[in-house]
Amino acid sequence: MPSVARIEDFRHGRVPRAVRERQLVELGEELFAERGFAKASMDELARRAGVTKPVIYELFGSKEGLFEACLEGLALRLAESIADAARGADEAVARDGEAAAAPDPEARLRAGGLAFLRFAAENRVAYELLYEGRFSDAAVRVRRRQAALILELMREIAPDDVDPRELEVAANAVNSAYEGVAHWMWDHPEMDVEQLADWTVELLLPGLRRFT
Amino acid sequence: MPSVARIEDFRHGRVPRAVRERQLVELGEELFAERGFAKASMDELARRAGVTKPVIYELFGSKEGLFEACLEGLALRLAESIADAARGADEAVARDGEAAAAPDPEARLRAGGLAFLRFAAENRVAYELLYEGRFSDAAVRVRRRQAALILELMREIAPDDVDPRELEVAANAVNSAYEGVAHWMWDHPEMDVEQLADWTVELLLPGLRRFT
DNA sequence: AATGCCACCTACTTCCGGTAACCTACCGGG
DNA sequence: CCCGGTAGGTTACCGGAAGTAGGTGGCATT
Repeated sequence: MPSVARIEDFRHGRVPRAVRERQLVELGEELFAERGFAKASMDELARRAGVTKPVIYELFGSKEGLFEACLEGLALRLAESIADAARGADEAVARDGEAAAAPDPEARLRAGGLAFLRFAAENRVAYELLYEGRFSDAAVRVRRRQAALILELMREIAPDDVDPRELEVAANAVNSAYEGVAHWMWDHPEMDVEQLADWTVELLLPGLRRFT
Repeated sequence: MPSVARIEDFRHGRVPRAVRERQLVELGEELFAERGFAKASMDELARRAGVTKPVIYELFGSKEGLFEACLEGLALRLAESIADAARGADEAVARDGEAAAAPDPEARLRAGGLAFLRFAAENRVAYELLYEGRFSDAAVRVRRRQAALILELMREIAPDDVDPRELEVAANAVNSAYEGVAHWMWDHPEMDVEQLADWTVELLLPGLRRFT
């Protein structure tokens, strides 16, 4: 048995909870991406999974529960993608000098912003789910987490005499600005992602230097 | 008969299309604001209007059709509110000097941004409807129109050698940044709207001065 | 008085989220 | 080797909401 069990490993239709759960989340992401939250039907998901509805409800409680589970996976991949990029920026800086930890906030924002836009470009349908349920608690959590990442970055460099709430507002504004650019990007697929990331960061950085 | 006919003017339950339409849009806005799009029921709206469902479907075609009609009204009020503020900023400038038209883009952005946040604060439930249906064409149209307003502002002052698409991106980023601040504001009702508008504009202006 | 139209209603179909109750292959203990 | 508990699953249903087919009735025009 491989370290990650798959559906095909269980021939008799009877499958461990954890495995069934992951299968349903995967199929759920596909279905939600195809049809959107409202038009995706639990009956169809059940049919695709070769299972009946009560199984899904046993595992996720409700349609929204399943949706949140799907978003959770998306959020993890996004956060990881951005964190990787930011870490990469630090290492690039570290290679120049000798110090292992020489975090350059501007380089991080550049790299993180680009990673975000890349992710949005490559995972458009999945990412749009976030906006479909702006009211879904899961979607709100994901967006808050994203803003918190930026806030963290800014806290490291901000002088103590800055109103912490002003930092929070700025972090939210930056996060939303990138989201807006992502939406514009979807309407203009011919545009270069690097170019967009550059324009965005050049727009935001001057105002952010106040905090350094 | 007054220039704007009202329901009460028609005692026999039979009311002209246009009047019924306006009544349903008004009641629809209330209902959607109370319950959200998904949980608002057409039967209940019909009950509140003292009418049966087929009447609504005759006039709006579908639940989404009604929703779009409601958003349209909201969008008009919002755009008007911002336009008023921007015009006010121009006039304040004009009072100083003698010239009738002395549009100061920075003052306009300040005034427009504040007006937007005020509107969002005072019409929270109604405004949130915009985000509930990101899939709805009407919502997309409203947000595009908003960004177009800002773009217009920026075009007036930008030098010719700026890539027009960069302007578009910037306008979208600014618009979205304000939206993000509005959301943050709803989570922090104790905050001063003027303070928030100030922080936001100070964050954005330095990056925007590139375009002057 | 007959005609036609406009606003409106009754009564229905369809679909979907959610649930109660039951089933059965398997596994470990006596 | 039997036997009961459990994990994984099914059947068959409910309530509610979107959307519709077809009919009714009054008012204006002729």
